[in-house]
Amino acid sequence: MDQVDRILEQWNRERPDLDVTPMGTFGRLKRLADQLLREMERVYQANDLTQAGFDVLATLRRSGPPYALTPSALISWTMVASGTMTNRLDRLEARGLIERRTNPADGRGSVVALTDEGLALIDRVVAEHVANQHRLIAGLPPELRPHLDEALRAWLASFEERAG
Amino acid sequence: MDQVDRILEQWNRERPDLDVTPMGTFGRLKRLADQLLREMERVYQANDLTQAGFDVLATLRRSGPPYALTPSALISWTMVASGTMTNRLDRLEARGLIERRTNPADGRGSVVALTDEGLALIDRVVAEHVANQHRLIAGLPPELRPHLDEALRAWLASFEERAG
DNA sequence: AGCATATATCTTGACGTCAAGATAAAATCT
DNA sequence: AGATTTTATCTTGACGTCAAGATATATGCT
Repeated sequence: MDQVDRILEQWNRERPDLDVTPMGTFGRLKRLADQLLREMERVYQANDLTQAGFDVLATLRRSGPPYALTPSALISWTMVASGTMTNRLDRLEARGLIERRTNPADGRGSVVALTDEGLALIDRVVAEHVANQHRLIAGLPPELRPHLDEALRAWLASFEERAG
Repeated sequence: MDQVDRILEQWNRERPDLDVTPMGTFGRLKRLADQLLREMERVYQANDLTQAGFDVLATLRRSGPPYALTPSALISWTMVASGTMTNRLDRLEARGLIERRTNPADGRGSVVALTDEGLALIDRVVAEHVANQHRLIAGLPPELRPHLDEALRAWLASFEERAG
């Protein structure tokens, strides 16, 4: 009997005409995602980063040398709106973690690249981040992990089909 | 091989020193939660509500007659900061969906209650919302649902212990 | 070539969120 | 009762996000 169970109990009492079974799954998924994000924020904050900034730096880092992508590519990987990416890049650029270069192949666009400082920072923070994830996943019994992964993968696939 | 697999592949190539296995679980969880929230937004928007407003109205509705709770109780159920709740209540009050009454039992606080209009709205929208959730969960094969629920419940419990 | 359409990025404006501080009213402790 | 601490809610200021529109440059079509 957790908090989500209590919510379902209330709905069953107040709206017995509704089958709220799926709400339990949605509620736990949201609460868990919120909790995990909050815990991961700690590592970002400890390194003067936000989730938003970390996402961008990490995307550039894992793309490999020369650690440079167009804003469009970053938008595609991170799934945010273009204005959101502009804002993220502005802040990271102001801090000297990335730089915007002209795109020789396309005069409309630019290329975003990690600076030496940005590369050093993300290489350090991502190691902390991964260690933190190991700590957090310890709360999930190992024998349940394959089941969780299978379900998440299947459910997520039902969306990625549409969005392409 | 989905988008998350591609991300893990990149990390394994770029940072083979890190065991990024947990990142797959975290990544899918976040992406799935995002997708589901986005889909649920549709129902809110179609009824001139936001997720934020819906949460408050739904919490009041399922608390049962007289559909009234203190801001503190709402904060506790919805797990947001006090300033966030003030903002949500301001907007809902301006739209006439809730009203703030003085709390006869505590001069410091108030009591937030659904108006007739608010009650009618949330009763209608929650039915649509639940129907929408049934539609969305169709993307998850039925035989995987108990496994997902079990894992989510166990993992979430590891957090609810701490927070109390 | 010249015009129409598509694309890449930025700008704007409205929200939502939080942390930290302010205010007022309990509750507790002499 | 009077002083101190706690609690309930609101205010403020800084971010982050998105949708829609603006701008500049490519691309495609005739």
